[in-house]
Amino acid sequence: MRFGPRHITSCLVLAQELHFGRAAQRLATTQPGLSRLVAELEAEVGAKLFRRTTRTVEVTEAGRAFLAECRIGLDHLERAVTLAQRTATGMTGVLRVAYMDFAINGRLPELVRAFSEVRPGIRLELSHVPSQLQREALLNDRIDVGFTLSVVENEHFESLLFDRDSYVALLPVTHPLSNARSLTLKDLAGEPFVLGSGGSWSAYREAFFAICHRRGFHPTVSQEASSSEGIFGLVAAGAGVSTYASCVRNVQRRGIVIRSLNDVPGTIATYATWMKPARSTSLEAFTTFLASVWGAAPSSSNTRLKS
Amino acid sequence: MRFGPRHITSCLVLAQELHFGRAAQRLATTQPGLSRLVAELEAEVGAKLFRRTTRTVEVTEAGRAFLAECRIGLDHLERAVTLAQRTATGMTGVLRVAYMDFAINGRLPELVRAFSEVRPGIRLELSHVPSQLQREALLNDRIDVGFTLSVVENEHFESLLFDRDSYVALLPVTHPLSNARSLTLKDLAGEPFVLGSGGSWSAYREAFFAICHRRGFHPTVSQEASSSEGIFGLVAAGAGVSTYASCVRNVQRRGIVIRSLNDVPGTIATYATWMKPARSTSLEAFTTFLASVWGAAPSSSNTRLKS
DNA sequence: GCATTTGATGCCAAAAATCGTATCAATCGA
DNA sequence: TCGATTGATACGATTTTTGGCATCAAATGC
Repeated sequence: MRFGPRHITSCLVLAQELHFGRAAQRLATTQPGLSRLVAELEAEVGAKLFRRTTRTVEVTEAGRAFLAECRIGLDHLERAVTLAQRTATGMTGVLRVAYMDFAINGRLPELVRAFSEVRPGIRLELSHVPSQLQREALLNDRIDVGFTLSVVENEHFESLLFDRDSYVALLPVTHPLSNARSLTLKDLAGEPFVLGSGGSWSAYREAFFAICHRRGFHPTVSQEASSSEGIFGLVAAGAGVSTYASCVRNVQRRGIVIRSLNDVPGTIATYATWMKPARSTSLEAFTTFLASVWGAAPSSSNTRLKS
Repeated sequence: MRFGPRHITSCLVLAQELHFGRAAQRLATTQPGLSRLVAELEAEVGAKLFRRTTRTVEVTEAGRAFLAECRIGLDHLERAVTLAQRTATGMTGVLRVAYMDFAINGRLPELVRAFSEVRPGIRLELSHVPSQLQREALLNDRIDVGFTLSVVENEHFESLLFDRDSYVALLPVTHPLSNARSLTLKDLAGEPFVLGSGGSWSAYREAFFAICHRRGFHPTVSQEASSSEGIFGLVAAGAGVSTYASCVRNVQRRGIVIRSLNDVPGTIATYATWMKPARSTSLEAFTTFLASVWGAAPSSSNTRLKS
C-alpha cells in the first residue's frame, strides 16, 4: 500500500464535487496536483476510480466500492487517535481485576460499582484467580490488580489493605448448636470440620489451624472442597461445620446458619496488589481511587493478618 | 492526520518484536529510522505508544488500544483495494434490476438464478418499476437494467429481446366457457372485461384493444385494477374475464382458469434495456450473459411487439 | 569497573512528494 | 466555426521524507 490518507480524502472530495477545479479548491491545492494524485491512486489500486471526460466526471462502480470501504478505514484510523489520547489520559481503558472468594463475596462488587461511576470509560474485566496464582499473573501481565489474602512482599509490588473480615462459624440448620445466638471456637472443638482444599485454601487453612492450636485443639477434617460453594454445600448437607470470613453473610445458602465466633479476635484481611511502576493509567486511576475515595489504608506489617 | 500506513505498520511490527533492532531489520530499514518513525507517530497522536528503556520495550495501554484500532483500519484499506480490483473486473458488484409483472412472473427469476451461479460475487437488487418509469430510472442512474414491454428507441439505450409470451384468457371457474379446452378471442367478445389501469398498463391496453379491433369488436370494461394481483382477484371473484401473458401459468390463483387463445397470433415480447456506454462491469457481465448464454436475440424492428 | 547491548539523537545526502505555472487536447455552447 | 471550459501533461523549484552513519546515554552482565 503505497498511498496515504491524502490520496483517499482527495478522491472522497472529488467524488462529492465531481469537478477537479472545485475539488482542488476545497483541498487547498491546484487542479493539476489533484489530477496527478488521482492518477497515482488509480495506478496503485489498479482500477479506474473515475470516468472522466473534459466535461464530466463520474465515479465508477469500482470507485464507489473502493471509496466506501476507504471511508470506513479512515474512520477507524481517526478513532484510533482519539482512543489513544483518551486511554493515555485515563478516560478510557481496560482494567483486569483478579479476585478470590472473600473479595467477591465481600465488598469488591461495591468497589467495582463505585469506581465505574467515577470512571465510566474504564471497563473492568473481573476474573477468579486463586491468591497463589495472582502473583504470577501480575508478573506475566495477565492481570492489572489482584485481591488476595496475603501481601506480596516485593519491591516490585504495591499493596493496599482493602477490607477486614472477622471469623464466623457455619453450621447446618440441623445442628444442635444452631440455636445459640453466638458461639466460641472452643464450642466446635469436637465437631467434624469441612475445610477448603488445594492451593487456594492453604493460606486460610494455616491461619485457621494456628488459631485452633491457640485454643488448645486440632480440628478433625471430615470433608474437603476446593470451592466456597462446595464448602457451603457440604455444610448444608450436614457433613460438618466450618468457618469462613464474615462476608459470607452476603451470600444466601439454604440449610446453613452463620454464627459469630466471640473468642476469635483475629481478622481476615484482603489486600489489593499491583505491580509498582503502574503500567496503565487505568491502574493509576484505580489505585488512587482505592487509596483516597475508598479510604483504604496502605498495608504495613502491623495491619497484616495475624495468627 | 499527518501519518501514513508506514508509521502504523512499523509500530505494529515493533509491537510484535518489542525490539527496535529486529523490528527495523524486518522492516528493511535501520534502527534510528524506526526510532524516529515511532517518535513521529507518538507526537502526531499525542500519546506515548511504547514505554522503552535501553533494555526493554513494551506497549503502553494507549498503544494497545491505538494499534488494535489501526489494524482494523488498515484491514479495511487493504480490503478496499482488492474490492476495487474485483469490482473493476466484474467479479464483485451490485446490479440494480427493474422488472414489470410479465418479467417477474415469467422467466426473470430463472435468469437471476442462472446469472448468480455464474457470477456469485454480483449482488442483484430487484425492484418493481412500471415500464414507463424505467426509462427515467435508467437515465437517473437509479437502475442499471430494466425489463419492459416496449423498446426504448434511442442511441443511448440498448435492448435485447428477453422472452415472448402468447396471449391467454383468464376466466372465473364459475364461467360457462371455463370448461372449453381452448378458446378464441371472439368467444369473449360480449363478456365484461377486467383490465389493468394506470400508466403501467397503457401499453398493454393499447395492444390488446388493437387486437380486439381486428377481431371486429370493442371490449366492455367492467372493472379495472392497477396491479396483476388485482386483476387476478377480480377475475376470481367473477367480475369479468381478462387476458394476460402466458407466463401467468407460473402463478397459482384459486378461482381462475387459464385458456389459450387460438386465434391470436401476436406475442407479448419482454425486452431488457440498459444505457449504452455500460457504466459498470457488472452490467457488462450481465448483458453479455444475457446475449450469449441466455441466447436472446438482439432487438430489431421485425421482432418487436406487433398489433 | 568495564565491556556490551540498546534506544535516542544529530547530521548529511539521496530520493520522493508537493506545488505552481504553462500548455495541450477534447468538448460544449453559441 | 469560434471561444470558453475542463481535465491531462510537462517541467522546474521547493519542501518533505527517507536512508545511512556516527555517536551518545542508560542499563545490563561479568
